[in-house]
Amino acid sequence: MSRMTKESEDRVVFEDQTEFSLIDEDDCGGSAGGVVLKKGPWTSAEDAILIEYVKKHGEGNWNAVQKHSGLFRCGKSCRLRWANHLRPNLKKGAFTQEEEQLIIELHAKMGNKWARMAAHLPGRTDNEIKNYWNTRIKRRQRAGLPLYPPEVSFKALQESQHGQSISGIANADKGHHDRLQSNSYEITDVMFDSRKANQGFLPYVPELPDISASTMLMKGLGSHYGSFIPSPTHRQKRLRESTSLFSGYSGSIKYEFSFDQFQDDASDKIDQSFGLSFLPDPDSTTKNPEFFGVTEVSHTPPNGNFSASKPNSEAVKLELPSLQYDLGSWSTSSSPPPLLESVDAFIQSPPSGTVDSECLPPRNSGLLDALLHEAKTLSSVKNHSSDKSSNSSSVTPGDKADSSTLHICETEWDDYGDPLSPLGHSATSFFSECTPVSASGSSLDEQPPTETLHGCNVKSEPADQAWTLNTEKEISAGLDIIRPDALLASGWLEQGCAYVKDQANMTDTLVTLLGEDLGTDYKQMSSGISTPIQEWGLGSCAWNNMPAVCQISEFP
DNA sequence: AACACGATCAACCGCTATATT
DNA sequence: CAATATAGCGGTTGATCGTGT
Repeated sequence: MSRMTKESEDRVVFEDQTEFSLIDEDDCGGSAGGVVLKKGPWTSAEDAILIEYVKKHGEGNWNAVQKHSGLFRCGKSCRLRWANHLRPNLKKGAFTQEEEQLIIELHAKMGNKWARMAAHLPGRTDNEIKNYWNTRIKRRQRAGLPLYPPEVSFKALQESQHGQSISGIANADKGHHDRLQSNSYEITDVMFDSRKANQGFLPYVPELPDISASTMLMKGLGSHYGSFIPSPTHRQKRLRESTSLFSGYSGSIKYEFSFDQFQDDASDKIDQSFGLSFLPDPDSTTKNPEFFGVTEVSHTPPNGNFSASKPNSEAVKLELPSLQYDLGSWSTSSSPPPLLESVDAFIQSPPSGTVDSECLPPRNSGLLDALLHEAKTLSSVKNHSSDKSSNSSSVTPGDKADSSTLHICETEWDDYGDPLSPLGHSATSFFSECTPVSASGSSLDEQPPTETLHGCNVKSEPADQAWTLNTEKEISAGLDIIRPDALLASGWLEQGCAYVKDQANMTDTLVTLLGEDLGTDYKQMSSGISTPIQEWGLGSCAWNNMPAVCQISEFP
């Protein structure tokens, strides 16, 4: 059978129009008064009928199509057919480079808002964009590449901030914006602080369901997290199902898994972030009674650090969020970063001039070319950085490590072992890389924990696909990516800053933290085939798709 | 040439939001 | 205000095509 696109374009009339089975339309208005509605590919004859109908009656009222035109299709199907294939000014063919770039940028800002994205791409349909993106995701995930170029994320963030200013939230956000401009390392803070600044400013308060790490532990890191951040295609649905949002306090840290969504009404642009925030417990002496409980909504302390207690579909929906790369991580690159540069290389490893020059992708290459190039770049960068790893203590002047208040330790986990599984990191390797036990001597354990946490800005900027421990960046930056698992690994969940040197200690620590019952569960979990951490995300790519903002603010 | 596999695309399904009654 | 209808959105599926073995 000819493909419908060709068929549609060539106006080839199907001769086997009867081959399609006739099925009762349950969802599309049932059998429409006994009339059996047709499913499946559209024929040219049907297209003609629909076109004629729209000419006469205009778009809309799709359920009337069947009545007036005799077309045995449900309204839904008609609308879809018209919107995706028949309406005028539809652009056919492959996406142009510009369109691809725009899609990436839009997705960074909007997430899976295909229809909104389509509005920015004249002649393109949401379905097209969606298909394109899903294909892209598959490719990149397979290649172990992140989804977004960092500059795209940065741009999205900037535009978001700009939009917020425009739409009247300028005052609340001014501080962030300033910081954004003055200190790229504060990018994640922007996201984080936006929430705080927007407290009580509901229309712009990101609806932030909170998830406490403890809750996730209680629920079983693996299964729960798995459902929480499932594969990209399931996220929304699962999040809808997962109405349990989490927050909690441990010691003096409030753990919150947050899904931020900033909407700019004026520009209709959304900036979303999905973050893990660690807020200071406003009352560190009082444990949240629901610390280990599953809460239906976030339980924000009375003093009200942004409440997400109002369920909001948009907030609950988790889409591929904008990444909030710590652009400082790539501060060695030229600024501003070249838009089409192989951004993934940045994520995988800090660029070197050599690598940069070698890996500039052909500007007009298509998606596949770009992918191949990026993969190549990645490979090149890996080699490059591994060469440097032994000499990773060098800190270039002007590196962000200069920041006195922000200790950044960038950690990326790479798919050393399994190129097809960017997150195929074993928990063991994860811990060995992320806990302050590092042969390189550059890891956190050389920094006093209090110092690490000092300044209260522990930011997590998981890139998205591959997580490579980049010793160089780690050294130079001091501290950066701290995901909840990393926090767990480092023992920050317990007693504030106690460091755990190995996984066994971590388990014990968590057992202590979680208490007898939960601890036992956790221990059993962790002694299983996979560790909770592994199940939590590293083994399922969950983290990879979850740009997180993780902060510990004002750690006492 | 046959087969397997991945990519692509069109269409459907389920759900939600909005409008209407 | 509730019930119903409609439109729209996002996720998923299945058919087809192209390519490699």
